[in-house]
Amino acid sequence: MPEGHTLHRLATDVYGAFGGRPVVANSPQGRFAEGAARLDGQVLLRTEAHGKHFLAEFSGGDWLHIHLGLIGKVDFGAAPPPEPVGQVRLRLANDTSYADLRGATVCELLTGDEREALLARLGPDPLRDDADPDLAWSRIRRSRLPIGQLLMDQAVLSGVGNVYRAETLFRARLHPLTPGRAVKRSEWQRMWTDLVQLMRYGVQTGRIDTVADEHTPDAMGRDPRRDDHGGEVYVYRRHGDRCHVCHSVVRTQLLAGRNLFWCPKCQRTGLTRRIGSDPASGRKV
DNA sequence: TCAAGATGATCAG
DNA sequence: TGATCCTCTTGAT
Repeated sequence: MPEGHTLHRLATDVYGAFGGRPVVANSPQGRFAEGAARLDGQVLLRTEAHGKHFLAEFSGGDWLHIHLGLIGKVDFGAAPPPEPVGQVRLRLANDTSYADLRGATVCELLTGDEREALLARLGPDPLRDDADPDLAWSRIRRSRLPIGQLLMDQAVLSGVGNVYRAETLFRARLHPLTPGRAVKRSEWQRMWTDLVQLMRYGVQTGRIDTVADEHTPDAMGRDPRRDDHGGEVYVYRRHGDRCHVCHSVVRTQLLAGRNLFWCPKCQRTGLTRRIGSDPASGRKV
C-alpha cells in the first residue's frame, strides 16, 4: 500500500474526517497510550504529507507523526466505532467518523522543531508543489550507485517506493542498474515529470496505473490484473511474464534488499554507459 | 495450521 | 549485508 500517494490521500482524508474539531483519541493496543491521551480533546488544525511521512498539527502544539512502513494501514468508518479488531495502535474518533491505525513503523508526537528536522532530511517529493527536482539531480549526477537504488533513497527524493521505481524506470526505458552519474539530465527531467503525473493520478484514484492506453487489458485483450489493489503495470511483480511491449520475459533481482523488476529488452538504455565518461558520449545498446 | 511475503526503514558489524 | 520490527493475507502443507 504505502507509497507517497497513499500518504497524501491520508492527509486529505484525515483532515476531512477530523479537521477543525476536537478529536477523541486512544490506543486500544496500548503502545501509543501516552501520546493518544495527550491528543485526546485537542483540535486537529491541519494535516500534511511529505514523501511517505504523515504529519498532523494539533491545537496543543503537538505534531502527530506517522510512518506506515511496509505494512501499516489506516481504516476509516462511520461513528459509532465498533470494538477494535486486531492491533489498533491509534484510534481517532468524533461524532461522525473514526479511523484506526495498525502496523505503522512510526507513531509518535513531535515538537515543531522536531518536525522541521524530519523535513530537512527528506529529498523533494514529486507530489508537493514546493519540490525542487534539482536537489535530487545534484545527488543522482554525482553517485555511482544504481539509479534503481537512488530512486528509493528518501534523502534523494521522497515518496517513491518499489512500484513507482519499477514503473518509472520502465517508462524511461532505463535499466535499473544504470549508475546515477551515467543518467543524463534530460532523462532525469523526463522521469521527474513522469513521476509527478503518475503519482498525482495515484492520489486521485488510490491506484497505481502506469500503462499507456494501447497497453491496457482492453486494448491488448488480456485479463486485468486482479491480485492486489494496484492497477495495471508494466513490470512490477510481473517477473516470469511477458513484457506488454516486446514480449520478453520480465526479470527480477534483489537490490539493496528490495525486489527489482525490469524488462531486459525495453530497458537496455544506460547500462553500458561508462562511469565518469562524458554523458553525451554514453553509448546506447 | 503455519510459514512466507509485502508498495519500508533502521541498526549492528 | 543481515537481522529486526510492525500486521495481515496468501498459499502451501
